[in-house]
Amino acid sequence: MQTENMDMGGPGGGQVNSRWNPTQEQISMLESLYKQGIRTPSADQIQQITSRLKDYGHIEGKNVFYWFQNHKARQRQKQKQESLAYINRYLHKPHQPVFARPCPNGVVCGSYYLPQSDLGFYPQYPKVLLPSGFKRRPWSEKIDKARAYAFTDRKQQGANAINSKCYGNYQETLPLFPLHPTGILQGRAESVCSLGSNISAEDSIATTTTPSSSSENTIGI
Amino acid sequence: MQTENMDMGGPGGGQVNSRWNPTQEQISMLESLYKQGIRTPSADQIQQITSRLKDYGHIEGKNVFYWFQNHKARQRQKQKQESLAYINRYLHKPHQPVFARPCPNGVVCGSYYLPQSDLGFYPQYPKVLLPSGFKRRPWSEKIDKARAYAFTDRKQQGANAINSKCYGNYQETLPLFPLHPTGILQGRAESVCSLGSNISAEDSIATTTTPSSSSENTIGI
DNA sequence: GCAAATTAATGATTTATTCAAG
DNA sequence: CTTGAATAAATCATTAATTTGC
Repeated sequence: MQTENMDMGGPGGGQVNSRWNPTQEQISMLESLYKQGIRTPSADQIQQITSRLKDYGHIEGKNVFYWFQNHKARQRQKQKQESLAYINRYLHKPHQPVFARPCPNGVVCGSYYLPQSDLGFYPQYPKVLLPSGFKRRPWSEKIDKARAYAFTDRKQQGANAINSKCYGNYQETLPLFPLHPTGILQGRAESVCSLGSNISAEDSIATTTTPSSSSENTIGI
Repeated sequence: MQTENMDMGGPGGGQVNSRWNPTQEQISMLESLYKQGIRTPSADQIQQITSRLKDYGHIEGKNVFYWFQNHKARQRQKQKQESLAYINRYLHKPHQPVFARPCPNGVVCGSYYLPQSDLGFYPQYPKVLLPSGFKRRPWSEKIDKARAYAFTDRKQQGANAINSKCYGNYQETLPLFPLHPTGILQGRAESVCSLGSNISAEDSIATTTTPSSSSENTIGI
């Protein structure tokens, strides 16, 4: 497609590119993770993902963060449209024996939404998503407040360290991603907790070109 | 107000607090900056502000970021309400010669909005803000793409370093805040460029309690 | 074929809502 | 009830596809 996604990480060249242009591999992997149920990765997760994807081209945490934001949102709106079309098609072709059997469970057919732990695994796709906006998950617990979000940048200084709160609920860090490079899709699992641990601090202090130009503009208070 | 805003930075105590509780001084300063026209501080600005405010109590970049977000939004909605009330009061007192002169330019009268450079100085408050949502500034230039935003956290590793892009346009870092503690309001200025520089890396590596528990969950791709 | 002109995708920001601590 | 925090929705802006005239 395009040449090779020349980035600005190179030593000599000035910063030329503007926005991240993911490689096909990166996209595939991100989609894979998405399919696995990841929607709003935590800060840690973003770090990990970023590290991994760095093997396939330039990428930053904020890119991962944005990707999930956008993908989730656009997936949602796509589905919304589909549902809408479906409904319309249905309404225009009346007299369809609407007798859809009373729904195996007790839930009302249509307009339901799964609690979607959002940070965990999804039961997988569907989830009809009706036209208008409905309430979202009831914020069941306090689940990892230190959300990814936040990513993006930080120019100078690595000074922050958001207390990884985790208000004493659940584990220290949620169990996640039992999947491995083998590509074997495993089904659901409520708390598989695979303590694999193979992050291998890769981008440890890769803060390239920290020009320490911290003295530039001043704030007057 | 409250005891002393006990934070989790202390050596012994575990992380107890939940949300930032700004001191009166911090609030005053933030409001001061807001009055000076700051609305969406850049990453650098947030860093600077944070550093300054740290003298008056615990605070993080994300707190500053959120504060401006919220303050801006709530200021806006407050004004919206006021404008609405104003308009309503007007509509209920009809026969008001609505003949607003045909507008000097060719634009339609009403529903105007100031370009508001947003990252620079504001002409100061008002700016009627009509009830419904209207278009916003035309993104006149490319101004500092690496927006503040982003703040919040980053748990472990200081690995990122957002290339402070600035696509070759303008200066390296935009000239900002020529204001000094004196409080002298100066008018507009397109590029004042006050190279004051007195950040004094304060929170350099204050990343307390980095448990390096980086090995916990793994990502399977 | 190919380069300018359009259009479609999608990365990056900003704004609006919502949740919940105090 | 105020407001810090977090997420979703709406936009903006840039890059890739695709089309069009030559």
